[in-house]
Amino acid sequence: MLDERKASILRAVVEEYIETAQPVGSSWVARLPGIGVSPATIRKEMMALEQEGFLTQPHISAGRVPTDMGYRFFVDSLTDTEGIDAASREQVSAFFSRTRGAIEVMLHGTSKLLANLTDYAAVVIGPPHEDAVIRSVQLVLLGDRSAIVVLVLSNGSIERAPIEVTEQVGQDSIDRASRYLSQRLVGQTVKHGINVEGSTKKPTSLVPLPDDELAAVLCTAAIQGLSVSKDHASDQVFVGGALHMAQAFDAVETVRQVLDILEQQYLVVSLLQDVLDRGLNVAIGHEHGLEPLADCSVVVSPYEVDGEHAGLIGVFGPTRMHYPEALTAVALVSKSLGRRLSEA
Amino acid sequence: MLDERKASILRAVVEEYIETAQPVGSSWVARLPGIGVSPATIRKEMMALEQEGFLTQPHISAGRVPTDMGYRFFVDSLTDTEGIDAASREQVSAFFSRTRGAIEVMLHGTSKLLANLTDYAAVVIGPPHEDAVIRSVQLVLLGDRSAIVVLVLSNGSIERAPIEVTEQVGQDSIDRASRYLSQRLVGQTVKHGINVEGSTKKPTSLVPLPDDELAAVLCTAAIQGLSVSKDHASDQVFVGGALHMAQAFDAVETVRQVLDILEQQYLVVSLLQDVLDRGLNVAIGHEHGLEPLADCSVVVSPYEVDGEHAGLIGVFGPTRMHYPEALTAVALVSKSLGRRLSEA
DNA sequence: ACTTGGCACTCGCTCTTGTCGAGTGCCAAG
DNA sequence: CTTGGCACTCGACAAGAGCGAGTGCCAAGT
Repeated sequence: MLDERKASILRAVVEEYIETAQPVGSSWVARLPGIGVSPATIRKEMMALEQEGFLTQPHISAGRVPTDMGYRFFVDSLTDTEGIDAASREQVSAFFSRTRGAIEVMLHGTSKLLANLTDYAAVVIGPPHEDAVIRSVQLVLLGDRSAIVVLVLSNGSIERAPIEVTEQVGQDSIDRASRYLSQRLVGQTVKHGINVEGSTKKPTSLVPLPDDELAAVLCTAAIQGLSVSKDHASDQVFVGGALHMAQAFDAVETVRQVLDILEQQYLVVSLLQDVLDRGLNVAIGHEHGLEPLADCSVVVSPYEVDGEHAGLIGVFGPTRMHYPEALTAVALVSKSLGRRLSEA
Repeated sequence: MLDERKASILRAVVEEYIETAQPVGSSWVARLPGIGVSPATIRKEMMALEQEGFLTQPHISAGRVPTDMGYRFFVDSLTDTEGIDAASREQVSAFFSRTRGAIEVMLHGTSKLLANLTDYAAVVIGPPHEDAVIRSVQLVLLGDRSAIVVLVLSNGSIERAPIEVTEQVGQDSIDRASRYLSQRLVGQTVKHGINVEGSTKKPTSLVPLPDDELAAVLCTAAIQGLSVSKDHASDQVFVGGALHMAQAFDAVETVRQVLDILEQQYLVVSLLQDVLDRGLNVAIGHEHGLEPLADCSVVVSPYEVDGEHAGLIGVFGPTRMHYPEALTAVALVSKSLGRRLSEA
């Protein structure tokens, strides 16, 4: 489709534009080593590239700027993993060997790490609780009429929901309910244990509800509360370095729009998932379909825990982002994160 | 200090500048009802106000702009709570009657609510875990060598820490350790139960460590892990509507700096606490001492749960923010939040 | 057939200039 | 003490000139 010379020129334009954010002219390309033809020839080729949709001119007497298609060609032609800067590699391994504590804290830290590495905004989406296995259920009395149910999941995260009832509740009812829920839920996945129960009306209650009426109320309230709290996938999304977007764009309005999107976490989740479903790691400009993000590209990668798909990480930057660095950083971090989570 | 006419003029300038962000000239003020003097007189007064430090001129032939001192006078002279817009009041009560779920989710929602009400960035700092009473301690086995310890606190929040040991650990050791920790910690405040233990070397171990050596290791690891995780107060900070800062300022650089600060949550906490310690609810421009936020004002208010100081909420806006609205919104939300948390 | 240097042309950027108007400080008169 | 008048300052805006980068085209060369 593109002969070698056109491809070189296109790559040169993309690289230079990414560096300088200035339209690239024919004479600049001609001066590059390894080109060896005159500006006039470059111009002819550039005209062709423009007609084919890879380049565009902001105005008649300016240099060329890559279109989304131009970036796409560039990204696709990357001879991948050209290694990552040793300092960064060091930073990543230092972070993952240092990080301790709750999984949420780690994921949050990961988003900041990735943001620092790339100088763009980074998103980390944690493993969905859906598929985790319930390891423990516990009801704890808080006040006269309120309690809290706490689920500990196999991936080390925690799900909880407050419970409020109209009658005064005693420790014995709590204990009974707690035992019942343990028997019924421990060992199941969240999806089976909670969500199914919430929607259909308790299909096969293997374990009968306790005959203590108050305990029974507590149990249903607990499951009810948990299934509601599951609807928000948002608590598993961590955005780091959103402020880098303010550096990447100089139009305040663009910054506003991008931050707006990043605050709507469900949008971010579906965007990343959508990109991945289409078999891409990079979505450029309009490719991802969100109009306010037309000047943004997204680099995304899944990560695996114990060999299974667990979650996503991604980077948001301007369309003229540093793709090679971003790609390698995302790849490195996703691998490291998966490894770290697997070993815990 | 300021006679009534000077005060009126100053107030007029502040109000107008807040509305339009344009320097205010003498003739504009003179046209206001209730002033009744000519522009020339206004000018004289303005000169005086400038010499006294309440106003300043961006350049010689422009109108006047309030200084931090000018805003300060304006804020102090507010005849407080001039009522809040009914729609907003409705929005607040709707939110607090609707909101359910974990306290963190509520606080996060509160920050978004406050951001929406004011159109500025809002911060909600949750009740510190330090003073909460431990209601339950539980160890849950996750893998062969890993477990997690979960604390349920009296305010409904949860503290957790992962535990890793070198030897394989069985359910019985976990149970023993769990029982031990329950006996020792339940009923104490986090501060006493965890932090003291962490620093000094277990002063009066009322309950002897279990003789099961592995269980003993688990216990110390658990307390150790918990005391580390306590160091980050940051998980109790919720920032909402940061994107409003991008609308409030038109210099990208300023936006960047402000977002930068807002991402450093410990800075935000100490800033708000500091303002409150000085007995203020509003810190204007340089008053709060953070140079990058020189163009920002902060409105802050504590909220009380069951009559006790529990946490802080605050609003970050430009120095020319709408103080009356922000003050009433913050007051309303802090009261509502306190009430909502008290009843749970 | 492809490449190349030359050339006229376009158009954005920057600097200068001039005009306009808002707002000031000062002053003398009321 | 207030007021209207007045000269002055200075930023904002528009128009115009010059510059330079970069283009498209073309005729000549290999």
